[in-house]
Amino acid sequence: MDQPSFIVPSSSTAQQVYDWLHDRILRGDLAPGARLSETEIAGQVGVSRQPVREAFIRLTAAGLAEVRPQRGTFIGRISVGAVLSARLIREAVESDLIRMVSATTSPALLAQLDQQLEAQREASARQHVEDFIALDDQFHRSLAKAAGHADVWDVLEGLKSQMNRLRYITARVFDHQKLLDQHTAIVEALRDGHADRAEQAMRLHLRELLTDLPEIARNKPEFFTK
Amino acid sequence: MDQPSFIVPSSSTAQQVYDWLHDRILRGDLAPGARLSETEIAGQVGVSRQPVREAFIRLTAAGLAEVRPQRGTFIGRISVGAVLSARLIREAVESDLIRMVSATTSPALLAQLDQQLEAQREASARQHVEDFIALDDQFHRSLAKAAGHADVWDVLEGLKSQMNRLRYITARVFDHQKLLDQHTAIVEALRDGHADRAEQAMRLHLRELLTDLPEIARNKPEFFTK
DNA sequence: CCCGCTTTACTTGTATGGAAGTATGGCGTA
DNA sequence: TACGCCATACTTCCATACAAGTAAAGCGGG
Repeated sequence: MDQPSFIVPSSSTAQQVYDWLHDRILRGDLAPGARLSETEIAGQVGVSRQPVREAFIRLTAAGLAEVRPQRGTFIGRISVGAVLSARLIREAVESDLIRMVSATTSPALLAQLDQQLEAQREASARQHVEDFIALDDQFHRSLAKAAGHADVWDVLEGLKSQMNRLRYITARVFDHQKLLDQHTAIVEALRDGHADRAEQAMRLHLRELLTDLPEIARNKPEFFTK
Repeated sequence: MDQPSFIVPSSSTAQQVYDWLHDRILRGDLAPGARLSETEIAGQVGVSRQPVREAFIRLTAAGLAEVRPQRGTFIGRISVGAVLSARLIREAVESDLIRMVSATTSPALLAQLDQQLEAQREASARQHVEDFIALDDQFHRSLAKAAGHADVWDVLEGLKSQMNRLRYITARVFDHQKLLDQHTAIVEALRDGHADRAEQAMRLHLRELLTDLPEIARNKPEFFTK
C-alpha cells in the first residue's frame, strides 16, 4: 500500500491529500468507479476526516470524483461526452494557435521542436509510457507558448484531465509511431511555412482519439459513462 | 421502487450556501476583492462554519474566491489573463461550431434564431440588462446545439464565469446595439449559406471584448488582477 | 424456498472546540 | 516623536463528536 511518505507542514494537509489522490487518479492507479472512503483515506495518511473530505470536494469539482450523499464517494468514471467535448475544444484552439505560430515561426523554434521530436522518438523506442506522455504534452505546450498563449494551455489543463486519464489507462494500446509521424508532419509544415497544411496536420492529429475511443470504451466499459 | 432521480431531499446546506454566494458573485453583488468570513457568513445564514467553509473551497476551485491561510477569504478579482484566454478559446470553438451549423442549417433553425434576435431587440429596448445577457447566452447556446454539440457549451460554462462577471459588472457600458447588429450579421451569413462570412462575423463578434476590456479595466482597476 | 421486516454497520453531513498563524493597536522606552 | 515589543483579537485549519441517511445482512413467518 503506497501512501505519502510523510506530511510536510509546508502545504496544508488537505492540499497534500488532494495532490496525492489527484495524481493517483490521473495515472489510473485508482480505477474509475472504485470506492473511496473518508475514514479509510484518513486512516491511511494519518489525519482526520476533515482534510480528506475537503480533498474529495475539490476532486469532485475537477470531475475526478463523485460523492453520493450518505452512500459513498467514488472515483469518477470517464465521461465519454466530456472527453469528446474536450477533444473538440482542443482541436479548435490548437488549430488557431498553430496558425499563429506559422505566422511567426523562427529557426530557433524549429530547432527546439526538432529536439523535442528526437526525445519523443527515444522515449518511444524505450517504450517508456510516462515519458512519452509527458513529452507529448511538452510538444503541444511549446506550440502554445510560441503562439504567445501559454496561459491558454494552462486553462485547458482542467479540461484535459479526463483525456489524460484515458491516455494513462490505455497508453499501451496507442500507436506511438503514428503519433510521432503526425507530430513530425506538423513541424515540417511549419518549416515550409505552410499554414493551411500545418492546421490540417494538427486537426488530423487531434482526431486520432475519435478512432481510438470506441475501441477503448469497448475494452473497458466499466471505466466509462455516457 | 426508487424515487425519480430529480426529486432530491433538499440539497445540502453547503450546496445552498455555495449557490447563494456563486450567484451573488457572478452578479457583482459581492465586489471583487471584498472580504468574506466563515463565521460571518455562517451567522448570516444560520449554520455552522463547516458548510460555509466547504462552499468557500468550491468557490476557490471555480476561480471565484481566494483563501489566504490564516489571513482571510476574499472574492476573487477578475483575472485579465483568464478572461483573455477564455475569449480566445471561445473564438476558436465557436468558429468551428458556426461552420458546422452552416453546413446543416435549416429554415426551422433560421426561424428560431430570428425569433431570438427579436427578443434581444426587445430586451435591449427595455434596457433590461439581465434579460439581454441571458438572451445573448441563449443565442450562442442555440448555435452550439444546432451544431450537435450542446455539451461543449456546458463544458465552457466554467471558463465563461469570469467573462460573465465582467458582463454583469459593466453591463451598462456595453453597446447593445452593436452586439445586436453582429448577431444579425451572423444569422444573415447563415441564411445566405456563406460559411466563411459566418465564421468571420462570429470572430469579429467575439473580438469585441478585446476593445472593451482595456477601458473597463481602466475604470475599475480594483476589480482586476493581471 | 421466498418474501418482508428489523437490526446493524456502515456512509457522508454538520456542529463545535481548540490549534496555529497573522495583523493590528497599545504601551513602554529611548 | 519614533521605534520596537507584546498582548490581543481576529483568521483559517484540523480534530472530534454526533446527526441523518443508506444498504445489506440476518431472521422469522408464510
